[in-house]
Amino acid sequence: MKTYHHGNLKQELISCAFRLCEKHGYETLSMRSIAKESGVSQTAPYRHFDTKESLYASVAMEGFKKLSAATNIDTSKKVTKKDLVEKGVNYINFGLEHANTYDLMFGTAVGDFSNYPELLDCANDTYENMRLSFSKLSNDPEEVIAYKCVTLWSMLHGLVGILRKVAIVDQLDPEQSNGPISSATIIGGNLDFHLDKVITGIIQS
Amino acid sequence: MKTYHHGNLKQELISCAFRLCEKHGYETLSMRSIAKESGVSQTAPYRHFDTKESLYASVAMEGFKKLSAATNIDTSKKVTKKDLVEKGVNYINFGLEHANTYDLMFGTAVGDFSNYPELLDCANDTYENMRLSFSKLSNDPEEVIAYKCVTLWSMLHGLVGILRKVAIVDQLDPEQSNGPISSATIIGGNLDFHLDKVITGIIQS
DNA sequence: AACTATATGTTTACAGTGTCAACATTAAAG
DNA sequence: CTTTAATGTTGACACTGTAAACATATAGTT
Repeated sequence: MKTYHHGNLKQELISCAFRLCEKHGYETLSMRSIAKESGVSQTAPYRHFDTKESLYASVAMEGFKKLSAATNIDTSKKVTKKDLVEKGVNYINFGLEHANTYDLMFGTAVGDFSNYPELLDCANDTYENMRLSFSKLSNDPEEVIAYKCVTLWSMLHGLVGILRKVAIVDQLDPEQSNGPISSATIIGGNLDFHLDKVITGIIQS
Repeated sequence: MKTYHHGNLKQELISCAFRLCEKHGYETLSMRSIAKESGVSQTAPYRHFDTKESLYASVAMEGFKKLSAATNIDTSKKVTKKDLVEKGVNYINFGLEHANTYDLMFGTAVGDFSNYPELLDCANDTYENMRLSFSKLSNDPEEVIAYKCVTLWSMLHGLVGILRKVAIVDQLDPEQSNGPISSATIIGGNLDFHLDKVITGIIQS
């Protein structure tokens, strides 16, 4: 039974766009292709999204929710350094496994988050949890915690970017000095080691 | 005197694209607009660039040259921590002042650098200089140096990204606990302090 | 239950895009 | 001086974001 009104088009468009983005990258997305994939006319999406950017914003939000789910630490319990390392690893893995979505979330596709308050909230959640985690971990004053958060997040964010960009990374493994190794090796094997070192440094700073 | 053959079109296209990119961001660039701006027909650029991506690659290369110029350390002399901090500050400033170009260089506009060997070389130069600097600074074995480079570059790259993305950053300044400060304040005032701390940590790691 | 307003769809249209093919002109090589 | 290769132009195609005009279904009011 085919109804004129779809009933749940907005959600369908978002998850459709999300799927296509994950698979082929957000740059290949088009309003029309998403509409077609969802089985509606090519301008139907404009009843739910003013512009392509606002669709991007919704997809990015989806991404931030998943990122939060993968990285948020339970701050109701005691927080340990191990938690931070573990979630840090999760962060990197998210960035690499959902590379296309990650690009959408942190790239220029959505110009200014403050135009999309819900998206901004989702993005801030990740930071807020990090802040809480650090504050559970030590008695640092607020500004120091902010400093540590920025340092850690920069580190994680930067690592995702660098890991994907340059061949350098094939030399990261300190155990293995002869011949370059692949990023895959790092990711699978030595990432925890690396992050443990980095996070220890940040905590002590 | 207007000649049929431009004589230096390729360079003109690149610098024209560079200018437009700096001002309005690479996403707004079009082959046709660049052609028009350069005063040639709309498909003339295709005699010099197979695809839009390959024009992007040339512009990105221009960016990496400027980045290198701003951040490379003179490794023929003694290298100090101060050098690293200073060049680190320059890196961040480059990322913020040439934000649009930086996006082009490190975003998804050019999919795979290895398709553009010259670009790859330019990008690697930055890393190579960093590597040399660290090796002048200490006697660490090669793998440890690689580790430090990746850590530092990730930090810098990540900081550029985060500084631009989130409001969080307005809390970075550890001197100023009451009320948020603007990223501009950080950039102008406290960035050296921040980087000094971070780089000290990396060197000692 | 009937009438209206609103939300949600479709069709059509426009200007702009990347890029290809066919053709024109000039510079370089023999 | 002739041929060839490099570099330009014109015209075309399929695709894009999105606005306007129109159609239909749903929700709200009487």
